[in-house]
Amino acid sequence: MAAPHHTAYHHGDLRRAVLSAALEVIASEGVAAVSLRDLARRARVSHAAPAHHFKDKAGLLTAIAVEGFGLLAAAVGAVPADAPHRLRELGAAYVEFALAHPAHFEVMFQPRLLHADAPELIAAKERAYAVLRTDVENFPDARRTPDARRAALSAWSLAHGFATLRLSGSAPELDADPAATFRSLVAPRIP
Amino acid sequence: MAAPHHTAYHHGDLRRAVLSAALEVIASEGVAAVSLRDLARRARVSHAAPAHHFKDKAGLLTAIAVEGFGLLAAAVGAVPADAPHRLRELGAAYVEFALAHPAHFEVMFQPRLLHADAPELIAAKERAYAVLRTDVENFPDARRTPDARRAALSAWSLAHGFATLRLSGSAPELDADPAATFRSLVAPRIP
DNA sequence: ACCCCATCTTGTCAATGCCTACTTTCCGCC
DNA sequence: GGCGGAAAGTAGGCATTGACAAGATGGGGT
Repeated sequence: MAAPHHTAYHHGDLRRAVLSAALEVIASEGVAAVSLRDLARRARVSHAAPAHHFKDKAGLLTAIAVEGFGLLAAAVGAVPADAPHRLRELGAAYVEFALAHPAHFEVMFQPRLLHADAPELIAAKERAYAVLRTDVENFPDARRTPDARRAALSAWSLAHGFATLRLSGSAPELDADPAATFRSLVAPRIP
Repeated sequence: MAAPHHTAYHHGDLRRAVLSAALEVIASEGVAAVSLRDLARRARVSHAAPAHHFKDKAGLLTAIAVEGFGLLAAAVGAVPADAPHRLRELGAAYVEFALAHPAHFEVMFQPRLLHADAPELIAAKERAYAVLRTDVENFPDARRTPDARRAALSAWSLAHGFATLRLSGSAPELDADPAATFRSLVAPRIP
């Protein structure tokens, strides 16, 4: 069942098991419902075992956030560099990521639950933002737009806000595909 | 100090005191750091006293959310009905509210921490959204825009996302006034 | 063969949320 | 005016939790 050395005493891949269980709990009941002891019970392991893989409860959530930023980097990285509406497609990918991985997303933007100064977290965040950052700097028509950073922040805010509102159940479901809804939000000018 | 009947035994306005203390804690350390017993200590009251005003921990947070939606309704209600860029100004008011009342805002959009089916909460939410709703229905140039709901959702997403990113410390501080930054985000077309 | 050390267990402690039972104070009502 | 109930607050207890310390287990490298 697990890669390295599974015995009655050693679980084999407890780290992954705890992470997966945590993601299930977060997705169905929210971060607040996460309990290290409960996760240990789900993995059929003693109550202190998880602490050996993630120091802390914050450590566990930090690991999830790191994984999340990795997934996000992969998602935005998959958008073709020469896509017609690049920034718009990046936003769509962002929204799709958030709705596909709600548990990761929920944790990623709550720094107060995390070890916000953990090097792996900062690195993972940086890797994810690097795509967007270089995109902004090498902006195709940076001259036409007064400030490329504002266009990027605008797209990010729109994608982030839409995803957040959808996940909290606040925004209505206009289309079958949320990413399609997002794309339709970019076009209209707000009076 | 308090309105009704303050004695050594009766606090006077424990409800308000607990709410205020909770808002301080949330603003500085986040919802996760809220403890009913700690709030009781801050109000110099026995540990079970708060429960008489708010049933639950979720009840306390629900009360905060209700208050928050009330403040939001007031904020968006203050935007003049004939403002030039109405929807844009509503968004600016939304952003200003979120940054002025971060603790309320943090709780309002986390339904899983609340008694989401509490009538007062639903009513308060409805009152706040009523402004925007009627705004969308009586849209000035509803004919020019393919779908007024999309423009509204777009503005809401942009405002909500920008506020959220700012509050989580993710978005950079481009201008001195966040509302000004927001207004500048509405204008640029995303390529 | 042996030792090191990552992994997991057991036991403990303070803090918390919630419950029940009890006390004190207030307010309306006769 | 006082009386009775409801509101407001107190006291104690219980199960759960996060964190910590100390010990048990077993595999891998030398």
